[in-house]
Amino acid sequence: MPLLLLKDLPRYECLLEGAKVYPELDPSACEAYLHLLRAGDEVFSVFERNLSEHTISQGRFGVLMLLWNSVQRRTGTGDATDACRPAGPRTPAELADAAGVTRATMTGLIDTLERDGLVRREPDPDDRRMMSVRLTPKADAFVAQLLPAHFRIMARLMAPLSESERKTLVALLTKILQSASELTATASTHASS
Amino acid sequence: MPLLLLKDLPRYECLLEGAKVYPELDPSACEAYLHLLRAGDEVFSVFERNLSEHTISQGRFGVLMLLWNSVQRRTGTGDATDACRPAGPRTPAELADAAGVTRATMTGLIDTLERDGLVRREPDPDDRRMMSVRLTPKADAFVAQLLPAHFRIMARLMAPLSESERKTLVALLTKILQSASELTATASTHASS
DNA sequence: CTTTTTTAGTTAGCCGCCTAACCATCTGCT
DNA sequence: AGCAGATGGTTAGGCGGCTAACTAAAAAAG
Repeated sequence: MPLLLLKDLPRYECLLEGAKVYPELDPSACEAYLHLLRAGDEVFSVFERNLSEHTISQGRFGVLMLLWNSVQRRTGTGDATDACRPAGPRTPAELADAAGVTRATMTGLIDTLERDGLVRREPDPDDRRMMSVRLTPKADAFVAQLLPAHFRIMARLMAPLSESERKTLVALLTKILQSASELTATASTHASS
Repeated sequence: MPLLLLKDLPRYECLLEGAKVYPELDPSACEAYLHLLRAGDEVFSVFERNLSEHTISQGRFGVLMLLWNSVQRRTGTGDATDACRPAGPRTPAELADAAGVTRATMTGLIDTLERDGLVRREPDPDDRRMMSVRLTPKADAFVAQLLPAHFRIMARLMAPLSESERKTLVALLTKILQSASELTATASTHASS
């Protein structure tokens, strides 16, 4: 989600000035919006940089994580993890849905993952339209080796926030998320009417 | 910044489980991280959907906004807006810098904007390496027509948050932003050593 | 004044995202 | 049984990111 995220966010006075010209401009809303996009992008790029050192992109990493979750569930980690989620995505369609991309995109991601030997496509014996995507042992090792650094970065990023600040942040973001999905819903309703 | 933003964020208990296997996993940090990316992406896509109705992308819109800002500064809006920022970006290099993309990317964006008649490239008379990018009148009208809806969406997105919640959110995001740029800085220091 | 280095912009080629169109297969309705 | 529609996956083509390599011009070094 790059761009539009001006390196230097406008000063609040400028937003106030803008509100005089555009009565629709709500300065505090705009400020929050700009900061949210900017922070999201910055955090995203921190992780992307880390992943790129291991020659993998966020997108492919996301797919590996989804599949890896499925494996965890099936084999069991020895703990009582199993109660957490019902089933893991297996087919390209499920993966696309879980990752929030189109099937066409998922085809491309699986293509490159398969080319790099991290994933295998296997035909479904019951439904010949379907494929089953599996991690290779190479991918297992890869993910297991990558995760600790990933978690360390998260911890360092959030280090300046106390536990209660983190809770507050999550609560505020959840509100925004809700409001965004309502906007999406009404938009699609309008489109269908 | 799409993907990795699993549609359904993991429950907190799952993160606690994960922390047993991976001691590096800080559950509250991970939760905040996931929510931040998720919310940022969702908000981003709300705006992108709106812009796409007017056949323009976030990237191109960002460029228009940067140029439009320059114009505002030069002509003056009649208000005392001028004190806000010193100068506006004009050349592709300045635009790329302000938008946080590479020059190559900016070349592409300007290409399509020029093709759509929203922007003109003019050679700099003093330095023959440089180009000056200007908005066309068509672009002026386009932006002026687009902005109110843009601002309305911001307001609706942030509606569930009170003024003080917005301030809190901005403060928290600023902390994260700072911590992210420190991480970036140390990473590049390591690389250069 | 020539040579080297720096800087502005573009080009070429990869990746991941999209939409739209396309087979193949399965399912449901007569 | 047979056909229409739904569903799973891929392909084709476009866009917007990126890096790396290149050209032209200006600035710096000698």
